[in-house]
Amino acid sequence: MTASDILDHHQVKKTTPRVALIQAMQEARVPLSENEIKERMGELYDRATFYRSVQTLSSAGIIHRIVADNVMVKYALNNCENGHHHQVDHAHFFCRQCHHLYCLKSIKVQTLDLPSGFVDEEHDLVIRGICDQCNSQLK
Amino acid sequence: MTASDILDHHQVKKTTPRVALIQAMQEARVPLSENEIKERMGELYDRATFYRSVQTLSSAGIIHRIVADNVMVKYALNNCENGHHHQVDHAHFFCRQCHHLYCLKSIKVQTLDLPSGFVDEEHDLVIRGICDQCNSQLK
DNA sequence: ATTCATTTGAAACATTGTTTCATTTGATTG
DNA sequence: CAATCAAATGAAACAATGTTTCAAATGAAT
Ligand SMILES: [Mn+2]
Ligand SMILES: [Mn+2]
Ligand SMILES: [Zn+2]
Ligand SMILES: [Zn+2]
Repeated sequence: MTASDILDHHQVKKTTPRVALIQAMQEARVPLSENEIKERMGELYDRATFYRSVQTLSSAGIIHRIVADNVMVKYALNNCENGHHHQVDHAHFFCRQCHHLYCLKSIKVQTLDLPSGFVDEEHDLVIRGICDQCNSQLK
Repeated sequence: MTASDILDHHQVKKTTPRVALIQAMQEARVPLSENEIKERMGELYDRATFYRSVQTLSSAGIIHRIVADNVMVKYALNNCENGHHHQVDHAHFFCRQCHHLYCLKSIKVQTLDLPSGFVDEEHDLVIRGICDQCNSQLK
């Protein structure tokens, strides 16, 4: 599906920055940080527009946020036909050295039975540390 | 145990800001944000010292960080005799309205079997949304 | 083509976190 | 109890992330 189709399908107004944002994420196939998206968007990137877009696209169910740590959020498409995310049903590993966010599909997030009155809008099971590649380079 | 005893026990140098930080957390009995700690420390608080202290005390195993979301980290004592945390073996709920961080002791974090080469330094299972109290006030 | 609500982009602002470096402090030794 | 000195502190400048405001641009619908 093209970025344009996705916006149509979710009934979200089709604008140049939104199309460019979705395309950047489609080409990457892994969760991207704001900065990684900025590099891919080039002059189509604007900070304020970016934050408004991720808000709009998250609400529409087109993308989701993954809070990698307190100073880095990554963004990924939902239901990406690249075989990436459906929703966030798996854990993520954030490497503090290389800042890559790994999808750990083998670690599933259990069903979360919240006390009544609590509403889950977003959740993450995030593990932070050093990844295998960075570990082997340290030797 | 007094703050002073805890520092001795972990062989961490006893300084005025560190003692004040630990005391603030002991009195609170719930995970606190930097700002909540700042209020409790009064004039003993300094930004740079605070960040260095949480780094030192985390490494020593006296406290731990919980990444509530991308713009809020909460801090809690380990093995607090108040009956609070042992380690982070349970999920947390962060209310986006009132910014309270709830310990969900009923939701245990499963054992995390990482692929070889990956090292877990810190992990969080965090659910973000609206808490029961804020929900009932909205009606 | 015209309309008009929505969206954009620039700028100023707020908050969180880091770095630098001169000064202070607290554990140790005599 | 001094004297010592590595470790820690605090002030300031800096960097990164995220929000708000508002005039100008734009895109969906008529
Ligand atoms: Mn994933
Ligand atoms: Mn807890
Ligand atoms: Zn890595
Ligand atoms: Zn609440």
